[in-house]
Amino acid sequence: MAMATLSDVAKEANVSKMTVSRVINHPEQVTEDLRLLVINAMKTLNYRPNSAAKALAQNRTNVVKFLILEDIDTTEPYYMNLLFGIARGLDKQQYALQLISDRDKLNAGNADGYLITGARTKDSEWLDQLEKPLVLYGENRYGYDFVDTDNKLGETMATEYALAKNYQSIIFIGIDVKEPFEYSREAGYINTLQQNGLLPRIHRMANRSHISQGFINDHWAEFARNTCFVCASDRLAIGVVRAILAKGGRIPDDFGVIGHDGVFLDQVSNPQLTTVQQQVMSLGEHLARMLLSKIDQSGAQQGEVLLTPQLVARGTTRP
Amino acid sequence: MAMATLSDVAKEANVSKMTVSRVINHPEQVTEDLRLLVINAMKTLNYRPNSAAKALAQNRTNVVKFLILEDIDTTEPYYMNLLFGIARGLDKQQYALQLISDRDKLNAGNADGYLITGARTKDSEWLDQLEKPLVLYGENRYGYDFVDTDNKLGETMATEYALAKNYQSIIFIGIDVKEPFEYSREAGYINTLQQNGLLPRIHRMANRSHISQGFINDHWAEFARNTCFVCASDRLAIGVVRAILAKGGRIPDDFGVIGHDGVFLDQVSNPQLTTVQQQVMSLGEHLARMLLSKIDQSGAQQGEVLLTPQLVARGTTRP
DNA sequence: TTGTATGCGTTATCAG
DNA sequence: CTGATAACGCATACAA
Repeated sequence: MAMATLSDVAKEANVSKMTVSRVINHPEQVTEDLRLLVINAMKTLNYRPNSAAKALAQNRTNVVKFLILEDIDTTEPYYMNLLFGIARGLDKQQYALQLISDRDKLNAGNADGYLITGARTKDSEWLDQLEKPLVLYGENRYGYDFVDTDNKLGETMATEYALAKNYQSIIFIGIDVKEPFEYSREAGYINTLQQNGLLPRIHRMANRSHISQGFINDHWAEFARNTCFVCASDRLAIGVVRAILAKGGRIPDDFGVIGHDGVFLDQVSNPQLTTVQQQVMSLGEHLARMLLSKIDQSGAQQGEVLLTPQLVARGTTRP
Repeated sequence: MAMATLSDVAKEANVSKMTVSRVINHPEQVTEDLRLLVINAMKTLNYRPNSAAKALAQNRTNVVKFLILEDIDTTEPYYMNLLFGIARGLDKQQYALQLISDRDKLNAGNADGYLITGARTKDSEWLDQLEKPLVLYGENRYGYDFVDTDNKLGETMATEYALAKNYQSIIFIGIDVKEPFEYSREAGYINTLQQNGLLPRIHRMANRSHISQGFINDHWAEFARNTCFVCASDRLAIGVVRAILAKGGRIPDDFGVIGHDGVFLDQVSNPQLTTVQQQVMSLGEHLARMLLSKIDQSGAQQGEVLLTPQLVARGTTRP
């Protein structure tokens, strides 16, 4: 019992293949009665379109490539959710995914477009060479279409929350990369402090928990009680928490810590981390949808989408 | 400048399309000189086979579906590595992936086969209904082809290691599921203890760090010094570590803790976890390859593959 | 060993 | 609005 094809449905409904095809792709060009007839036939035959044939006829592949430019070992756990979001977005149009971690392999095989994450400023050179539509995950200032969390807003929320909880001094622990997402996060922090007549204090370092742990440890004398650390990532935040606890600091009474990312890492830390949570799955869906519509519109510019994050209050800030 | 096709290459090399096709799929049926001629032509034209056309002609889709039956929120971070491994395995034959988290959507769209993870005993009912080849990630005793870590060996290694480090009492903290992977892990522990004339002590609970933390806390009085906890997962192990530290127990001098999984979670814990590390990426590659060869062999049984894990000694056991 | 004809399932084009 | 025909790029079956 091979799969039913367009022709089978056509026979069943006593129409031509084209009518069936139109019912699927251009229903408005078909009269209502024929349309219903065909739909019934499709149901009784349990018709499933053959995506390979469709792809061939339309000069498509029904595949998009997802390129991850970061080191796999350092990839955040939330990528899993991102992937699920992407998968869900692609699903509706029966697109499949190809995961690529090596930019050299990007040109092997065919695809209709690219989703790219971890792109840094320097990557724009070869991004411009790509012949198919692409959408980035993560802010950029080179005009590429992208989807991201509203990083500035997120850190604004975090800083305001720290102020509302009456921490006197708010210190930003950032990641030492010169990339838009970091600038945006810092900007959210800086603006909020300035609006409250406070002076920003920013420390930047590699995004690893033992680094931030060491930093807090080494500079412990500089941090008065009643300080809240607003961190650019959950990793950094976890290290900060550990250092404070090791020094005998009391969380959240004397010290607050707020992370950023809010997927997974915040759950395994102890005490549980107050964090700026991203809607990662939703980000993935937006990514996929943006790319698909860009493909549909033969590469037309799509602009940017910034999703609103959410502050999740847990054990590392005052109740 | 459209993509070069078989015909283009054929013209360039002054042969027929079929010769070109043969050079790709059955090179042994073609004379050496023609073969080289064709290969050159392919290079100069930068020929890339059109996978949609290939798929259509062979009644394939060049897509495999990856079904994750676990709750996404509880998925382990190592899935990311698994996915990369799968992707790498699929890449060589230009297969693409479709991620599915809802078993109902398994039948939407087409695929050449299925990779399934998180399958439990009860799932065998509907697994049998599937018409395409499938390979499971994770042991099972229903005859499905599978790839997994050698769970029994892994826990054997962990238990032997604990003994070698002179912990007197070895306690197993397991997951309360009636599934083969858990039985195998327990078996490795039990056998090793019995061979050393010791009595097994097993506690089973939900696979969450705060559960194991609570358990150790509540039963603290029962655990003498010089005990090593061999845990069925890193999550459980992390909870155990936290509880011990909170009770003032000294790790690794008086208490040892060994986890299982060894991807990511072990890195963020403090102190860093001694753990049974799986070669997750390699597991993924094996999964993909097994499925692809099963597809090639029109569904022939592939058997099972058990990969050897590795014990990584870190801070939660004696040096 | 190589080439020719045909079909895979779908959509675009053009005719009715 | 509907249908016949060709085309997408490749592989199978058969013929030379």
